Amino acid sequence: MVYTRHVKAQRSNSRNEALLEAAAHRFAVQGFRATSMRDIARAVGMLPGSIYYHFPSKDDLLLAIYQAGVEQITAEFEAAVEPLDDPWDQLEAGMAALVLAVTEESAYTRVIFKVMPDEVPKHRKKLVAFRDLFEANIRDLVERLPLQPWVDKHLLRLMILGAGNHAQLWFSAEGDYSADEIGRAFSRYLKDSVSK
Amino acid sequence: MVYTRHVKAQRSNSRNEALLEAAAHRFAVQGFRATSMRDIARAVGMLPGSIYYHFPSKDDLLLAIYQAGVEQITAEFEAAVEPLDDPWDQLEAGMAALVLAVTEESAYTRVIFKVMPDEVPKHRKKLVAFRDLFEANIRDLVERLPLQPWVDKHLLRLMILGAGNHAQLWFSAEGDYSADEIGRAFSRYLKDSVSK
Amino acid sequence: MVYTRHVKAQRSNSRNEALLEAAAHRFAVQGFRATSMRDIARAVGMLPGSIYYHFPSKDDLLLAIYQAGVEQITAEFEAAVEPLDDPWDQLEAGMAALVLAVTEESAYTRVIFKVMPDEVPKHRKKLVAFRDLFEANIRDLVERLPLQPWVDKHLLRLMILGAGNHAQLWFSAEGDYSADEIGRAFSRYLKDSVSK
Amino acid sequence: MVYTRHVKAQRSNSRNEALLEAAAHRFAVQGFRATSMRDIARAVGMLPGSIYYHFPSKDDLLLAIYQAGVEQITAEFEAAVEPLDDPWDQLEAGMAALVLAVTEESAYTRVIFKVMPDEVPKHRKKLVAFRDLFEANIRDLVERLPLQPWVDKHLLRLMILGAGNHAQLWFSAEGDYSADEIGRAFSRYLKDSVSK
DNA sequence: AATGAATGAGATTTCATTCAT
DNA sequence: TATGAATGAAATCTCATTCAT
Repeated sequence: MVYTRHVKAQRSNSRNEALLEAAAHRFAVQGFRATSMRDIARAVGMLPGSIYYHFPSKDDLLLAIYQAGVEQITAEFEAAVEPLDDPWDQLEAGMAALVLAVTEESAYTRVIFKVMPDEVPKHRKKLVAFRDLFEANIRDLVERLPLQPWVDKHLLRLMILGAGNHAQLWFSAEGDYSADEIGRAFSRYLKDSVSK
Repeated sequence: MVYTRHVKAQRSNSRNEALLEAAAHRFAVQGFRATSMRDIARAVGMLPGSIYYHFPSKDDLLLAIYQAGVEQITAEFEAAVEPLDDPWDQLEAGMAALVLAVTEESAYTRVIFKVMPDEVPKHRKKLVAFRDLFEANIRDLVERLPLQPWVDKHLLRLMILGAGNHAQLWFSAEGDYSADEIGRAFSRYLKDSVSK
Repeated sequence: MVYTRHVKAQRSNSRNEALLEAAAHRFAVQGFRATSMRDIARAVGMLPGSIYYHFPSKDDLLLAIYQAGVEQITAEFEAAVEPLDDPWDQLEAGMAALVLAVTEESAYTRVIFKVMPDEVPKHRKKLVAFRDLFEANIRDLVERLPLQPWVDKHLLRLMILGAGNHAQLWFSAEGDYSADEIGRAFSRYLKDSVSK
Repeated sequence: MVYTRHVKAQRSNSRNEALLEAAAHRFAVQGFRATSMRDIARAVGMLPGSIYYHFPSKDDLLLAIYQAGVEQITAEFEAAVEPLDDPWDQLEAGMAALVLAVTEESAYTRVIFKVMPDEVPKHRKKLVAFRDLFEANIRDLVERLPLQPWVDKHLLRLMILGAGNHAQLWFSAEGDYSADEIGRAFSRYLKDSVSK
């Protein structure tokens, strides 16, 4: 599936995906600034200058990746959450989807959690908007939970987000737990404390 | 208080601290790579080359900041936790200290959570060692908690760390909650679920 | 003739040769350290940064020049020596070729005698290997001479090499003698003393 | 023995010698440009700025070393040559002294053969003059030799000089021959060919 | 659609030198 | 005599980007 339908910058479609995939991978692993256009070009077997036929700038590459990432994560989130009825089941599934997103092989989603909008002043606002789009998924999730009156939904959402994002730093495919298990464990560590 | 006593690279003490402070501030705000030696020099009223009288390289500057940060955060942690007897009180105080550390004005501690060891290959191992030193504080905290048998202490520690670190991204001094309140809220969101 | 066929660093061929030629000239005249990339760039009408498209570093530029120089000098040596049968005629021709090499217009060979391997730690071993390759030419020459038993071939070779190399320091195109004459004179100053 | 009597630049005498000795050693080993004032300062246990109390510049340091070197080598030359009557014995002793000078522990003399006047434009003329002073020793030596009419004394002197200087590049204290033996061998390799 | 070549701005770093103390 | 601190110029190198082909 291609998640780049609305990116205006690109011109063709054949190599774009490979380019995005490669760039996303490097950005997710090395970070945005530490990745050079040369790195990306080498990864797809092009020369650096050739990238500019497909994307007008490095910043725009990132923007396209962000967009693709948000579309993907939202789709995954909905697929995991919507079939369920119980809000706590939804939380469990949602956190599992979140941990999966920050750790999964496909790099689009990981970039969103690795590269901060401040690193790309030119697109800062748009990147923040994309992040908000994604975070709305979690906001909705928390909104539906029946919580103790002393629980601040805003803080709870940020705690969930933080715990999930952080997994990108320590998750290992060979570790004791799968991304799914980690997400579900996290939700269980919260549930009884905050549920009404 | 000066937290740089053991850094070998520095030679004197007068401008070193100003240099560390300025560098830490830029690193915490902009990130390591996005901060140039010129930025740091300007912040302390020096020329770029003059920095090298005090620190042999940009990488070593970061190392000194990391060290100072770990010393500071450990001191703060101990000051907050040790006076208390009840493990759950300790958790509450510890999480408050953590959130304080990632958000406080002094930038030494924030740098530890903002700049990842991978960004500085030359010192990666040492930086990781410093981080481990700090994380041991939280490990000890969790170790002392009387937990339900189904709770994995390893995962719980990582959840706490993630939730706390993340605050650096959204905390605002003018927000509804103080760092202290945020840390205590987070600990309450966990306590009843996982305690025996 | 191009003497750079096997240098991996270079990518194309059009400006590379001009670059090598210019760099070799400066290195031969000013020495390696005293020659800046800016000097070289100016000599070929580029900006300093542009050189790095063709060669990854100043050290690698020198390496390529060394290689070209050794290939050239070996070719010249063989062309001068091989047609001859008598070992003493070969010595005469060889010494002439040596003096020519250290004084000739083309700078590739002069660089080998001007820039010592120690000046470029990164490539020291390779540079020494190239020098050895060249010196083998003279070793072979001496090996074939019928010498008095009290003559040490090793010392004789070093004496020849030293006398020849040194010409780079004082040779003048407008002087009384051509490079060829100098080489032949030197061989004559030795012959009767050491020949059997 | 101090060989710096006439250097005007210096102000005192106590640390000057240590400074010259250290600088000469680094210059002889690493070359002039590759040796930093910091290197020299470290070698004598000073800070870089302190050197300027004793010598007004790096260039002047070299000048003083050159002068000391020429005085020393001339003294050694005379001590070796003057007692002898036969010109060929003198040549043998002179070449031995030359090889000794370019290889001996004391670095003053080695610097003269390692650092070329062109490397220090500010003092080029003076450095050349010092070299000439030294080379006059060899000129005199050759002048007294009874030579075949076809031998060019100028060329012969340059050949001797080249063969001798070159030893600095390959001489090893643990090698098969002493400096003395090398010099004498070289003179023997020439004598019978050129003597009348 | 891509390449080869270059640009130009800026990065980190080095280093001879200065100067108040 | 020497130091601590800094300067300022220049060095090597990186890199996003451009552009003719």
